[in-house]
Amino acid sequence: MSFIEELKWRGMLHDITPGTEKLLKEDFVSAYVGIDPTADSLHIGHLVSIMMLKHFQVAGHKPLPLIGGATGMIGDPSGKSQERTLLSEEVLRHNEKAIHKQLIKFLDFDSVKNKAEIVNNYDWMKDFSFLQFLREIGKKISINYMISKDSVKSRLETGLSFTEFSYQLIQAYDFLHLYQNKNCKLQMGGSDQWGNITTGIELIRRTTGNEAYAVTCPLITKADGGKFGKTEQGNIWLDSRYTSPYNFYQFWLNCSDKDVERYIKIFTLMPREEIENLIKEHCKEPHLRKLQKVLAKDITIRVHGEEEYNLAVEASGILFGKGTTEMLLKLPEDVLLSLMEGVPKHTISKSSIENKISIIDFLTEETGVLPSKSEARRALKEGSISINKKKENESKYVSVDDLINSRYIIVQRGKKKYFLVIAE
RNA sequence: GGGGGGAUUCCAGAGCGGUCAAAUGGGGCAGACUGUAAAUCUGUUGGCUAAGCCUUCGGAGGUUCGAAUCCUUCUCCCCCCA
Repeated sequence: MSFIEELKWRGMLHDITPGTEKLLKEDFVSAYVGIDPTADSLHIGHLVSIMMLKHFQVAGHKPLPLIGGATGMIGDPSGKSQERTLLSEEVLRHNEKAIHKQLIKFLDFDSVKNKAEIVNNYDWMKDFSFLQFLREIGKKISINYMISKDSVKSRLETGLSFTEFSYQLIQAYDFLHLYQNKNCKLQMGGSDQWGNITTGIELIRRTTGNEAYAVTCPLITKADGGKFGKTEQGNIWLDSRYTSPYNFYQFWLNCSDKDVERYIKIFTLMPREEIENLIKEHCKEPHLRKLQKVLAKDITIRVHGEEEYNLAVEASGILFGKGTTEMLLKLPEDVLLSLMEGVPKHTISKSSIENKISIIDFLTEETGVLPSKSEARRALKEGSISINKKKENESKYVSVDDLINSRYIIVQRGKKKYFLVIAE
């Protein structure tokens, strides 16, 4: 199966320039995807374009992940309704390093024939003077052309700084630079990058007279219309400091049936036949949630490793399975703590519960698990509060007898929301 | 510049002197069902020392026993005419 066919059946092809398929068939090609270092970790949204590069490499071509050390200093207006604040150079350099480390996990950097190579546009932009840039590059692209791009057009009403306006030209130059220095003829990215990519193609055409190509993938959506990759707590990051492996695993496990079929095609490398069989099985026995489990396993192992995956599964079993108070009481402290990783923690002084206190005070004043006493009363009336896995009502008093390992109390609001209260 | 309409609790949007912590819908949260899914149904959705009290209906004043509702003024938004 060709690279393009692969993308097609996986639902990863949104737009493609004419002739791309022919080029890939006849030549050994390099392609790049740009990632701006706006944070010191990638999130799962980035994973889509990384998977494009991965498939590209599997198809025998050479992937060039580009870290936007320069473009990150400018800010891409694509898909943004507002001007953004600039990151300091120090932060950017730090972010670049972190992202570099993460990228290494996903692509093959050792292959003799087509090893991946990370490039950073800061390397070629940092010594390119403003005047030189205007004379060499700016002269080739007209304002009219740049303004006609959606990313710019949509911002003309609300305002757009010259800085962000310039972004597409810098990205276009990246493409030209890679074309000339790395023989890179293809740029890939999310569909929101189409405008920027075609500006690059135009620049290459005007500079060299040659053709360059683009492939974009659709924006990943959720069936319920929400933003992909976001939870109440924010983005799902690849870095375990920001999203614990447990939460990462849970995110995939919680995908709805509608979404999971699309996601497993995008985020795993599993072959078509295997995925189609899985989907069939899933339809037969949806309650087993096989697809979600396979997807969560595959991607958690690739991002965090097998050991972290096993811990996440184990934790899920205890928290969502038929876990009882007795089970919790038996857990060693370190297991309990790793289980509670990524769960909001609240501290309380041990002395405050030496005498019994009402559960309402415990939930609000003492720990801040719930924001007001009204809400606490309501929750208790609804039967949504559990202490150490046991449902409680308003008549409950909390005391040192409730402490697990004489230090912890596990509070649940509803089925899924956990809080760990630590008595000190 | 002239004329008109509007600002209500997370959002949309009723209310137009007491029965208003404010209809209804959406969203949120929870319960039931289930599969940690979806759909559906139910409850709930300002705070507190809770059959009571306090703070809320763009801001500031005023009328009144009593104001989200009436008056004055300010701020902001929308529409129409020039």
